[in-house]
Amino acid sequence: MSKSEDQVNTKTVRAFSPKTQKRREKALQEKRTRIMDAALSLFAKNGVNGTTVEQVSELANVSKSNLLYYFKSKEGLYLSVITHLLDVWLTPLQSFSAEQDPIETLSDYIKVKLEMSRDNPAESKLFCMEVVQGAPLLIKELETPLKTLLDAKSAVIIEWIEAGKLKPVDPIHLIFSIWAITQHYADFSVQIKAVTGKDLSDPAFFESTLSDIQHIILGGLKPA
Amino acid sequence: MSKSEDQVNTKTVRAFSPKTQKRREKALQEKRTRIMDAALSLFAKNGVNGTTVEQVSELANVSKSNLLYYFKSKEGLYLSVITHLLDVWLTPLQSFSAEQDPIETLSDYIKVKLEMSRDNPAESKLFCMEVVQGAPLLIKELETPLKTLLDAKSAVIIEWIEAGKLKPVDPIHLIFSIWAITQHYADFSVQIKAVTGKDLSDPAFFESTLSDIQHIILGGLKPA
DNA sequence: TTTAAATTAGACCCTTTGGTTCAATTTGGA
DNA sequence: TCCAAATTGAACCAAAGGGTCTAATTTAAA
Repeated sequence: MSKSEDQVNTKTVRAFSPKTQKRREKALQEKRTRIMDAALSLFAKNGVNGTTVEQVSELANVSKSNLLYYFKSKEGLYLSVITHLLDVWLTPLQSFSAEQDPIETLSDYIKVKLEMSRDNPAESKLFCMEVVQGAPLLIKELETPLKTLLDAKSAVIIEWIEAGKLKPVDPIHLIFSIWAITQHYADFSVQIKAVTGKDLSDPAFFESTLSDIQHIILGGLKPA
Repeated sequence: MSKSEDQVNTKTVRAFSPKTQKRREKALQEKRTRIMDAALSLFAKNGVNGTTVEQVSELANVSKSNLLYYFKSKEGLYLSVITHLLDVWLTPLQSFSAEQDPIETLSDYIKVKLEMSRDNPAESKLFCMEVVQGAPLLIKELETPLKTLLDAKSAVIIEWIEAGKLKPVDPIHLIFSIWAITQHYADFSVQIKAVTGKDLSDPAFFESTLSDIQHIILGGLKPA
């Protein structure tokens, strides 16, 4: 809508000792986080349009008034949630790095991503819904920061291939495949549970799923 | 809500010659389809809650009144759409059958699924959103018909493995992986387009994507 | 032409919901 | 104790949207 600062009510606390001010802001930040967490889980479950501000406030244990005191509007709240989400979401790929053994690196990456699906299913689902619906709020982030990151990581994979450490694959499709499969276990957990009776919170199921995925994706990539 | 027939207004045409009646019903059915198509694309793009009955009626080129004459309620419309959707969606797996070469069969299946992602992206997206949100309307269908189907197909894969035609994998995870990746190209098309600049409607991109996916998934499954 | 079904426009109603306003109360540090 | 910030509850407003109803019009088969 208007300027992006408008989405959040950043109350500046004045006339306090630095120590106190710090403590205060921390408390405020915690409450903001609490609200955003509540919003995240409801948005993921019912969609943004299917969630009322009141529901969020109840789940966060604050009054509706108070919520609107922290966030200017529902849209502002959603934007805060989704922006923060993307940060968290892309972090693991960052650490996906240079000159280790490719199979091992990719194995680890799959593991980290699957752990994220297990530990942050709501994040995964909300991200999924946003992108499925055209990512109106994230499109800019996808076109530049994400693309840049992907290009960098692609280059690493290409190096591996050229060094004969990995069979030839298009790096982009490889990364998409890893994302698709690992996120699938969060996003489609209902379907998976309906069919297998289990989900990633079951440790044994997590382990077998992880090793199967690693096997499927990496099995054909080991150099001859 | 109440009985399931209530979701749809099935006008029974009386006192017409059989021929005429047939023609009529066909026309009605076509219109119903037109409305459902419109609903599908809007629901997929904006979510059910983000779509108004009026928008659907406009896209389908009928009046709101007329739409409500065909479908008792928005929920009834959605239920019709989603039910029909599941039928279409699972069809390819049916034909996934017995004693051909596993690699070839799986290759074909991947191709069919990727074609569906290319040709019916809205179906894929709506299915995705419904499942992500807990599949309240589909859960029964997932727990029984889908599970039954999956069990049957798993058995086929197990046979392949036991016959030494395929390396050992958990069939369920294999199938999930295929679904995850192929559907990803429809559901996350915005992200893919943001990164690669292309989508499946580009023939060259389709072909290279297909062969990469086949390579990634099946590369490690060929028996030694 | 007759008749029933199909279709439309539009008024209308009711509920939901995002957001505002405000007065009152609580909280915690100075 | 004093004060500003934090928090709440409640009334309230306006817009949106699902759904009903009705009167009028069109369509097409008999």
